[in-house]
Order: sequence, then structure tokens, then C-alpha cells
Amino acid sequence: MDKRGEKGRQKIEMKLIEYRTVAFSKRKNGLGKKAKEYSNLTGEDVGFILFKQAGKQHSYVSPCIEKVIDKFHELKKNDSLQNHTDMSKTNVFEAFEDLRKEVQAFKEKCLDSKMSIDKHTLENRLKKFEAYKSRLDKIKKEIKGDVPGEQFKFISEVALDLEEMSS
Amino acid sequence: MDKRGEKGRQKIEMKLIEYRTVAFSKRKNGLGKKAKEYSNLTGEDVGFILFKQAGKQHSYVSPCIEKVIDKFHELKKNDSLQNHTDMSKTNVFEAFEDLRKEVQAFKEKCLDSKMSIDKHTLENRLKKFEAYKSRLDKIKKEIKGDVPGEQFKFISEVALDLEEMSS
DNA sequence: CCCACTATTTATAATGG
DNA sequence: TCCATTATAAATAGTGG
Repeated sequence: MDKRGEKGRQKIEMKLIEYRTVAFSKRKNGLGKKAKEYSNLTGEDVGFILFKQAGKQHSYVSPCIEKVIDKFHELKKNDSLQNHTDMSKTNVFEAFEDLRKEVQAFKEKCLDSKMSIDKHTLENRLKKFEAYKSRLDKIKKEIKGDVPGEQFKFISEVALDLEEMSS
Repeated sequence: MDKRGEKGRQKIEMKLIEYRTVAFSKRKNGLGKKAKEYSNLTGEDVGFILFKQAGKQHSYVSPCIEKVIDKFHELKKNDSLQNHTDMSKTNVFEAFEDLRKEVQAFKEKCLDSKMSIDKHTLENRLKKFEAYKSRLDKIKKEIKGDVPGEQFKFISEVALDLEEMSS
């Protein structure tokens, strides 16, 4: 008998659908799996954030990102005491977005031949980059021991329910 | 003739491999596609970040996250002038991670029956949540008009080359 | 990097527990 | 939410341009 149309995967139009908790859960897991595979293959660390809109079913926070952020704060304290470096950032994502901006600005200055960078500024920038970089290394090293059974890759996820508290 | 083993997809072990730029590019695109599909289906906004390690081939920044962050800064200025609200956060990811922490702390206080929350504190918290929420709404509204051809969903990506500047 | 093609693997929709 | 099964859809490794 012809089983087509009865069961098995059916094509889904990519538009907003509701109350498909099982399907959403599978896709969220799939997204995490793909991110982890990409990370394992390339060596890049991957983080992602889900912003949940309305009063949907639930909000979810993986323990992994909590751990990374806690460690980040802990190391921030130690670094500022020991090295007197600028450790003002309070969030891994923010710190690295900040670093990206600095790298970009630095590149632009280098490419602009009309403007020469003085050595003091250059040294300060490089110091800051080194500080951030060593902090990431420390975080990765510290977390590695806490995550049992698999190679540490920075796969993290945060889901927020934005409406939940204000209604 | 038997074409198995000659071409077509082969199984790949999920460990670090190098110089597979084409394969990586395909997987990065796939990751973005999956994130966009998830976002379109659920209505949640999704952001992800790639932390690139060593001096690999390239670093990539999508224009989308730039636009969101620029808009965030622009609205921050306006909000603080017009509403005198606390708009100290300088980064979308940081702001929402911060919000998540506040929500969590608030929940814990509510569940702790030994501790009653005074109305003044409660009102201040709700005000702050409302301010963040309206800012996200504004960002989404503003960006929507700038992204041609598709429904706005917060799919953003940042790749960093951490080693590039310090070597 | 892009595109296109093919053969295969992987993800997942539907369903039931 | 989890697990399992099945059939199909989608992703992608390998290759060449």
C-alpha cells in the first residue's frame, strides 16, 4: 500500500506556527548539534542566544553559559587585583564584541596611510588584546575540567522570555 | 558500475580538521539557515557568535549585527534624553543577559516566602524591564524597514579572529 | 569565495508511549 | 519534556568549473 501522505516527514512552510512544542524542541536540539559539530570541526567557539518573545511555554537556560559567565566574573576579580589591567567588561559576549570593535578600528587606522599610530597607543591596544585573550584561554581551561565526557567547546545558549515578568 | 565510495556524501568524523574551507563554509551557511528557520517557525529571535581562534583564513562580520548594535546605541541616546531611564548597557547581548539575570533574581525573591519585596523595589524593576522591552521593540521595528525582501528576525552572527592582532 | 551536480548521510514530521 | 519508529525532506561531502 502507498504510505506517502500517511506518516514520515512532511514538508513544512517556513512561517510562524504555534504550539508545536515537540517540533520546536527537535529543531532546537538540531541547532545545538549543528553548532557543536561546526565547532568541533573548525576549532571555533560558538555561542548562541534565543530571545523568546511572548508568554510562551517556558524559558530555558543551559548550565553551560552560566558556568562560563560565573568563571568570567571570578577571573575578572583576580585579574584586576593581580595585573591591574582594564577588566571592566562584565559579560563574555560583550567583552568579545568590544574586542572585535577594537580590532576593526585598529585595522582601519593601519590601513589609513595619512595617519601614523604612536607607539604608546599601539602598546596599550596590544596589552588589552593580550589580557582578553589570556582570559578566554583561562576560561576555556577552567571549564574544560568541569564538563565531563567531551572536549570543551564553547557552545552556549540562553533563552529569554521577555514578556514573562512584566505581565 | 558501483558508484558507492566514489562520490556523494561521505561520513565525516566529528573532530578537528583543517583547511576544509569549502566544507566549513557550507556548514556555516547551514547553521545560519537552521537558525533562521527556527526563528521563523517559533517567533523567537536568534543570535549567534563564532569565536575564531588562530590566524585562520578570514574573519567575517555580517552587516546585520552591526546594524542592530548601531541602532541600539542610537536609541540608547534618545531614550536617556527623553525618558531619563537607565540605559547604561552598550551592547544588545549584554543588555539581555543582564535582563535575564534580573528576571532570575526576581523569581528567586518571589519564591522565598521569608522575604517580602517592598513596592518601591518592585516598581523600579518593572520599569527597567519595560524600558528594555520597548527598546527591543524599537530596534526590531526600525531594522525591519532596512532589511529588504524578508520578514525581520534577529539572526545575527559575529566571527572574531582572536590571534590576528597580537601576532 | 561562488555555483552546480550527485550520492549519501542526517534531520525531522508524524505518530504513539 | 523524554523516548522510539518510520518515511521523507534537507544537508552536505566530493568533485569540477
